[in-house]
Parts: sequence; structure tokens; C-alpha cells
Amino acid sequence: MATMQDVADRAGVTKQTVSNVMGNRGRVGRETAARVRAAVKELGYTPNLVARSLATGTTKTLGMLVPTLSGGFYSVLVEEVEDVLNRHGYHLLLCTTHLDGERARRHLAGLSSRNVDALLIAGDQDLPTQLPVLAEAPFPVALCAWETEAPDGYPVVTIDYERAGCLAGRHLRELGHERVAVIASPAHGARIEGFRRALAADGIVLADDDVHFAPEPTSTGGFLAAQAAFTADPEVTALFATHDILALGAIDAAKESGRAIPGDVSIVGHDDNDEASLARPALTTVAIPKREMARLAAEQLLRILAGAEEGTNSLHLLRPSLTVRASSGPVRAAR
Amino acid sequence: MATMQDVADRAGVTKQTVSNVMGNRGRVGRETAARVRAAVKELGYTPNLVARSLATGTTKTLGMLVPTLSGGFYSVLVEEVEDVLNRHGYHLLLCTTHLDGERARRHLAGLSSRNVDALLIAGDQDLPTQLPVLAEAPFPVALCAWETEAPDGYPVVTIDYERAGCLAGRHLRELGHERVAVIASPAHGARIEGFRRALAADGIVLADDDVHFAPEPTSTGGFLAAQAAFTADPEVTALFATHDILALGAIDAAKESGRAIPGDVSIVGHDDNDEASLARPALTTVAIPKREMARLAAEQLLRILAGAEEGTNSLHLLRPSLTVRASSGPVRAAR
DNA sequence: CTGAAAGCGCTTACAG
DNA sequence: CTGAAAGCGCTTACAG
Repeated sequence: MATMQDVADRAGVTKQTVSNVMGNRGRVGRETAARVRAAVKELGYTPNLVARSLATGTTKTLGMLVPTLSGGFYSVLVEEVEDVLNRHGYHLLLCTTHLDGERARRHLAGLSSRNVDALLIAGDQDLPTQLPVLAEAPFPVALCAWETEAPDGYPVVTIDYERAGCLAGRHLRELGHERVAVIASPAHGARIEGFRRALAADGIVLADDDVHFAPEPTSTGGFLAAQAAFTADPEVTALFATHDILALGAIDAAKESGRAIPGDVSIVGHDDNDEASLARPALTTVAIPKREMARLAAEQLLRILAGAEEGTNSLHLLRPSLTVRASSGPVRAAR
Repeated sequence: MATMQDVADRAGVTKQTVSNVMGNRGRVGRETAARVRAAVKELGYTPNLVARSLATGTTKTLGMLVPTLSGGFYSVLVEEVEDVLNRHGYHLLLCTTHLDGERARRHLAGLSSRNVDALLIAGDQDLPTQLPVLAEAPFPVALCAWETEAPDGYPVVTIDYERAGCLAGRHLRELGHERVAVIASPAHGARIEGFRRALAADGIVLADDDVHFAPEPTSTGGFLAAQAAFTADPEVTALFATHDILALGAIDAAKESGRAIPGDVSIVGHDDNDEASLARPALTTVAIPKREMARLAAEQLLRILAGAEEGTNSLHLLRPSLTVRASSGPVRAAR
């Protein structure tokens, strides 16, 4: 590989001048610059970014930590972030944790040793115990898709999850549902709370017993939780699943128990991942602006790197919206 | 951040000795090593990998190029590769192309400037024109999920796609189907060819007109292509979709036209992505060992880097298998 | 406008 | 077993 010195030799200048030409920096004579550019082209010179990084302390690389790429949620966030970075000449160092705290810690150390310029963490399930470590990170860190209370000191771009739950609850109330239950993942406290609040506003009490946790975040998990819900209250007329994939399992459970959807039971999901529109009946779900969230978080980090923003400790809450499809409908007349 | 020199000063040795201790390299006295390790711990020293990279020419980073992360295919490959890398102390620089050749070219240049140790390219739809550029890459390159003829000079780990098509064809033949059609993406020539061959073995001719290309690789695309198939031959009893997501659209089209699945028409997909088992009826599909493919490709690259293997120009073909679910069944009696 | 020097933080022979 | 020197390929002040 040609080096900057090679280019300098060929152009009859010093490598410092080559550096200036490459960076459009320092004033370089037109004629000299042209000679340098010619040499660059002839030699097929391309700067060694590792060397530049060592000299500048900047790598034009952003790290991103996600729990997983399976399912239609985090993979979309990653895709969007990579798009933003690509537009700005940055690259993406992607790390998955599989909810393994030790693995997250290792990744943090690795990213730090590799001098990433910034880190974006998606999802709040990863770092229960890693926050202290994070605080010492020598680069800016932003958080997104954060449902629990956001820790202090970081820019956070996330969804108003409580409002999301609210939208689901309000929707079901407007359809006249009063016997409702929730199929949930444990981490989805805010959604559940919002849902509960929306019902409470109409005097409906969602008891703790009406929340059925799925044993795993899969359609099977949703299936089992829905069965539990049907057992607990055979007259239930609506189910809110805090996760689309759980809703898919709930649809199966409803069908298997002979319930028509939405005739006998309405089902509402959350996220509006691809699965939601592919379900049959197509799933009514709370849509959250995934891509926008990812984009905003990445752009904020980039602005901080550009020195255009301080950005510590901001909280940007994005609003969810309801996507009504075929799985929800008016409550059936009492039998 | 503490530097190696800081550690050396504190331990009363030279930084070269610290380097040796960190790398378990060179013979260092027990007592000296202990002092160094103590200093490392006290200072919270962590080596600067960028500096190390400049000195060694190795970055412990692997680049991966994929068309997209949407859908259940490439995201799984990426996840698996990251797992492998994580086990070996490597990191993943992830690039998506969105089938944009210019973007692929830029990424190639960026990865090369960043001195990734190796590159894994998934999918053959990206680099129609970039292969010459690739040939000059200063690092080993491996290919996976390659359906068209694999270019010479690279290790390739892929699926026997023709056999995959064969399995679908044979399955439908065994169920007695003779009027069949294909719903396809243009890039899936091998699958189609295999399917055709399997039918031909039983004397059934799949004409070019029996292959209906989807206008886009989505369930809507599959829906439209399936409609075209039903129009072209209302008596068709089986559909092979070269892509699960197309099959989902085909299921909708069948239902909408009043056809029962599999009573009136059987539908077989390809890939066995998550969507397949979530479909209703659950989709019979050709399962391909995605994770194994990704793992093998990544491991081969790692072996090449370790000098344990030459590895240029090998072709590793993985065998698909058929996953029978509810969307396929015996041909109905002729009306 | 251009060049000489020092430095980024490591590793790699090579002496002792 | 340990140290002094040179070098990886850039950039950053600083002179001229």
C-alpha cells in the first residue's frame, strides 16, 4: 500500500504538504496541490485511517450495543443508525449482548480500547450493573429505546412508553371493552402502567392478576400467557400484548380456544414490527417511531462529536401512535 | 487514560517490558511481571488498540457487508458472525449496501482504509461491478449466501441452492402435484432451476411462463405474483415461493381467491425464516442452515488470519432440508 | 505557501 | 531476563 511519504516523494514535496492537501487544510499552492493530487491518483494512495486515528485520537467509528438482532426491532434500529453514519463518513462497530452483562462489559472495554468516538446503547435490558463502568467511558454515550427510568447524565432518545400503553388502553375502552387483560414481558413496566392508567380514567381497574407474564419473549410465550389469561377470566374480551410477537401467540391461543378475533376477543400489540402487518388477522398495534428514534440518537451523537452540542443529560421523548388493523373491534354484546 | 509508559514508570521498568507482560511474550521475571501487573491494575491501564494496530498492522476487526438487516435472513447471519467474533476477541464493522453498488464501493474503501483484518460478504446481489476492486483488497475476503456462480479466488460458504429448489419440487411431486407454478425473486435462479429439474425428473415441465416474478421482495410482491399465477392457470394446485416473505403474500392471495390451503393449493417457501413458522397456516419451507453458514464462513476467515489455512478458492456447499408444516398437502382430487 | 521536528501509543528486532 | 532504538503512518504546532 502506498504511503503518504510515497506520494510526497513522487510529488516532490514533504508529506506534511500531502497531509494538507488531503485535508483541504493549510494553504497549499494550486500548482503544488495539483501535483500532489496527481501523485495520489497515480499511486492509488488511500490514507491509513489507523495512523490518522492514532495521531488525531478520532476513529470516525461509532459503537452500538444491542441485545439481539433477531426479531424486527433492534435490527431496524441498527439499519437506520448505519444509514446515518454512512451519510457522515462514519462506520459502525456493532455489538450484541444477548442480555449477558459480562458480555456487555467486555464489549464496553473493547470499544473503549478501540477508541470508538461514541457509543449508542439501544435497550435498557443490558446494563443493569454496567452503568458505573459506562460513566467512565472516554467517549460520549447516548441511550435509546429506554423504557425504565433513564439514568442521569446521558442524552436519551426514547419513546413515551407510558403513553404507548395509554393509546392501547384508550383504544380498547373506546371499543367498549371492560374485561381486559395484559400479556407482558417483565421489562415492559411503563407500557403496562400507561395501559392501566387509561383504563382507570374510565373507572376500570386492571388488577395485578390481570397481567400475565410470558415465560419467554416469543410467540410461544405469548400463546401460553394468553391461555393463562383465558383461564383466569374466560369472559375477557380484549388482550393487550406489550410486544407484537407475544400478540401473535395470543392470536393462536384465541383461535385454538374457539374465540373469533376480533368478534370474541380483540388483540392489540405493541411496536408495529413487520410481524404485525403479516399476522392474520392483521394486528392492531401501537406503532413507535423506531427509525426516527435511531436516527435522532445517532445524529445527536454526531452533533456532540462535531462540538455543535453539549448534549449531556437530555431526554427526548417520541410519541407513539396507534395503528388500527383487523385484530381489534367493538366488544361483543354480552351473552 | 493511562498509557503503557505510565505503567512502566510506576513499575520501575521500561515500556517494552510492560508490552511483554501484556502479551505474555518474551521472558519476564516472575517478580517483575507481578510488579507490572500491579501497576496495570492500580492505573486501570487498558492498551490502546489503535496504537497496537498501527504497530502490528492488525486490527482484530472484521468487516461484514450485507444488503440489508430487514427481514429475518441477513440479521441472523450478522448475529451469528458477531457471536463467533466475540468468542475470538474480534469486533464487527457492519456495513449495509441496500443493493447500491456505489455505496458498496465506498464501504470497501472505508474498510480498507480502516485496515479491517478480513471481510465477509453475505449475498451476491451487492457487488456486480465491484469484484475487480475486491480482488485488490489487502485482506482476505470470504463470501457466503452466494447463489449465482461464485467468483474464483475466494473461499465461499453457501447453500446448495439448486438442491434447495429440488427439495421443494420433490416434495410437491410426492404429494401428487402436477400443475405447479413458481413465485420468484429474479436473483433466485438456482432455486428455480433446481425446482424445475425435480419436476422434470417426473416428466413435468415447468415452463418459463409458470414462473411469476414478484415486483418487489415483500409480501405484497408475493401477493401480486400469486395472483398472476392464479390468473395464468386457475387450476394450479401448488406454488413454490423462492422466499418465505413471498409465500406469505401468496397465502393471502390464495385465501382471497377462495382457495383453501393446502386443500386447494399447497404453498412452499424457502429459507425458513421466523416468518415461516408464524404464518397461518404455518409454512412448509426449505430450511437452510443460515447460522451454520455464517459461523463457518467467519471461522474460516479467522483460521486464515491465524495462518492455519490458505483458504483461497474453496467452495463449501451446505445442504438444505425440508421443513414440512401445514401449508402443503396432497393434491386435491380433480374436480 | 512549504518544510523540519516531535509526537500519537504501541511492537519488533536487537543488544547486553 | 531487561533495556535502548527505530518504526508503524499519520497530524499538529511552529518556523521560515
